[in-house]
Amino acid sequence: MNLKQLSHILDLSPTTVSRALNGYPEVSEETRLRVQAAAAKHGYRPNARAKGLATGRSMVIGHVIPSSSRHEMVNPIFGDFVAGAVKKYAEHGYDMMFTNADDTSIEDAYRSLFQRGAVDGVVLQGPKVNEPRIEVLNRMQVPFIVHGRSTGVSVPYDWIDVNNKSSFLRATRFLIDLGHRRIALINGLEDMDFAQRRRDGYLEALKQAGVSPDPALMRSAEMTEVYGHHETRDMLRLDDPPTAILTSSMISAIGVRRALDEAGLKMGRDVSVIAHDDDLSYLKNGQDVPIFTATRSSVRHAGELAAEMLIERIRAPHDPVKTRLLEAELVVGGSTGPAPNRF
Amino acid sequence: MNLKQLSHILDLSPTTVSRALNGYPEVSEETRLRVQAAAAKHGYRPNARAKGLATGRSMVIGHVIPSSSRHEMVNPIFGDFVAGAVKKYAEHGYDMMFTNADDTSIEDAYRSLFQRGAVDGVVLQGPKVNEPRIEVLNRMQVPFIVHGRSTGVSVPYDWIDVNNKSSFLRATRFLIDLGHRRIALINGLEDMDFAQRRRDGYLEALKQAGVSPDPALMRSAEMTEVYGHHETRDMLRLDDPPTAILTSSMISAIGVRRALDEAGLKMGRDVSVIAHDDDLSYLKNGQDVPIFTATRSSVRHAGELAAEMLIERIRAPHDPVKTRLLEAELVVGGSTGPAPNRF
DNA sequence: CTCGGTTTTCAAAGCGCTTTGGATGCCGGC
DNA sequence: GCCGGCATCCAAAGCGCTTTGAAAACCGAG
Repeated sequence: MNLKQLSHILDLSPTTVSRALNGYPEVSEETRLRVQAAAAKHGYRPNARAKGLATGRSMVIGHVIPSSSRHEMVNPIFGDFVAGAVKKYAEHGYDMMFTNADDTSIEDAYRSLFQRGAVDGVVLQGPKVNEPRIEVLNRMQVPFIVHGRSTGVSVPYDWIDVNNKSSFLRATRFLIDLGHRRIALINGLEDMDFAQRRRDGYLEALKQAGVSPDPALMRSAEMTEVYGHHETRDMLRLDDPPTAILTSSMISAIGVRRALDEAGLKMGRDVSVIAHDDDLSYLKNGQDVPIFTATRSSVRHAGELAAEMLIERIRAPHDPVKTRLLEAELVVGGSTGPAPNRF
Repeated sequence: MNLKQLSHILDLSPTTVSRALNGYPEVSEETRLRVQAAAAKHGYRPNARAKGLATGRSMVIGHVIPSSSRHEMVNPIFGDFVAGAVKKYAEHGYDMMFTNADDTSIEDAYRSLFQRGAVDGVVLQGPKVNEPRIEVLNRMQVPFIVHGRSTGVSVPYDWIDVNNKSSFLRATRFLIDLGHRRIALINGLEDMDFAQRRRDGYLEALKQAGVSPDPALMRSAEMTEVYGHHETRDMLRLDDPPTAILTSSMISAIGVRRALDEAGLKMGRDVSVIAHDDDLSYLKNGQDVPIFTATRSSVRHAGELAAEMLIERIRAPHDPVKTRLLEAELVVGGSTGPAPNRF
């Protein structure tokens, strides 16, 4: 069933039917109702491709999944962010499209997505330091939003981010206040912008307290469970092991916990742990009492906000740049306690 | 840059340029090269909407995300499945599209996706028992594949699934062979087809061993960490607590482990645990030695296979129905051991 | 040279929608 | 009785591509 057929049934012109369905004023209320009834009855759905071709808009927003962020992995954070975004997209009549691209052609992927006219805007996830994609998108004039920021990029761009530096500064200070001095940081991949900011916060807190950082206590890699376990086990074998561990994700915090268990150490008593908690639906930080002391910020909520900001940008391409900085909340759970007395 | 402009630059007709780029034989090799060079030079990308309108194909495959599978949650399994699928889509020139739908309008969402011409086929994830969407899709004549199966659906359909029943039968038998009799099952949502099949396998193994099932040991809900923790803690308070626990996901297994730790019980010695492991990228079941004894089947691999099967179906809509049953592997880790002597 | 058969190219129609620029009919005011 | 203004409706063009049917160019055989 297409427009032509429907208009023929109604004995109206395609013009009128189109206008009736799209809410234009130059059609009488009576015919509008008649048209809507017929459309519903025959299950008419305007062809998205034809509509897109005629309007120049696709009502689709694109995301690019790097086929391998190192080891062909998919971050579970991704799922919650996307769930938040897609919900808002739906509210505004947008669909969401994914393209896959290997790391080398990731810029190409964005370019093709937009220049083919497949999408009206794109979301850039997981920016690195000096992220080259930002300038590419900027030059292409495609509406986009960055989830995160990128140190070193000079062009202006819309972004939404959590205050990584201040939240890790605060978490580190919290541990210092508890008397900890040997504080480890199990961070994300080094070239990720968020990882650097978190490290900056961590280092600044140490500096303010006059504690000199120990490279042996600073680790970075993709934040899996196995990674959290491995690094923790490794650091516990040091002559002067950490009494507290700061980790960039709940998933690796679970690995940290496992390593502590294996070593017969009690979390919160022998070793304190603070995690960054993205408030994932399937991995809540406990029910009423938090399992981990954590810096918490819902990535799902970030997804919703990102979607809204992008849709605004699509509507008003020449508005001034918009940015949004979310503050993470510090929730105190049972995984932290005073530094153990080592004498 | 569009076809018309490009053809004008080349002093050729749009017809010829189109044919040159799409590999038709009725164009001389010389002009083909000339066209390809010019296209590359000017960064020409055929407009996807126009192409789709002309060809009747959109080269997009649709997935529907229920906006709330109960509590607005997003399963991390989703991420890995999608990553597998999108990779194969890309290899065949397809993009992936997501639409969001609340539980009531989920059929509508599929219908609209396809009838609008937005996608060439769809993937149905997380089928329930007597899944109504299958018949809807079947009636609509849309190419689709089901990840999982649906007991009670009579129409034929393509599916790919893991052998849930036999793998849980095997896991349960493994526990029985270790001397366990009080075996708990922490399962997924009751109306999900996979959950029923797993329960069937579990029950059959008990029956074969002459153990009568205890309803107090059978739990079902959405498989979060908190859920695994909650149910385990609850069951440990029973007069006759379980000596072994079977759980439907690694995530809830982590919760199980946490509850055991809190109760001062050692996993594998005091209580045995077997999990179903979807081999998630970010939540590997240990490195060399598995953390949990588990029934393992890569959901990412399932995503790849599903994508291939769907693309075949799109190409040959009238081929006989294709199905694929994957066998889960039983990997033995440190989480299981002989039933403790309770005398 | 001519002619049938290839090879190569092209003009035009069509995909299903929106939108511009009328056309039509109806109203009250002069 | 005529006319401007308003409310409705419509024909046709156009979005950027593919594809059909036909024309042009070229070829070697006769």
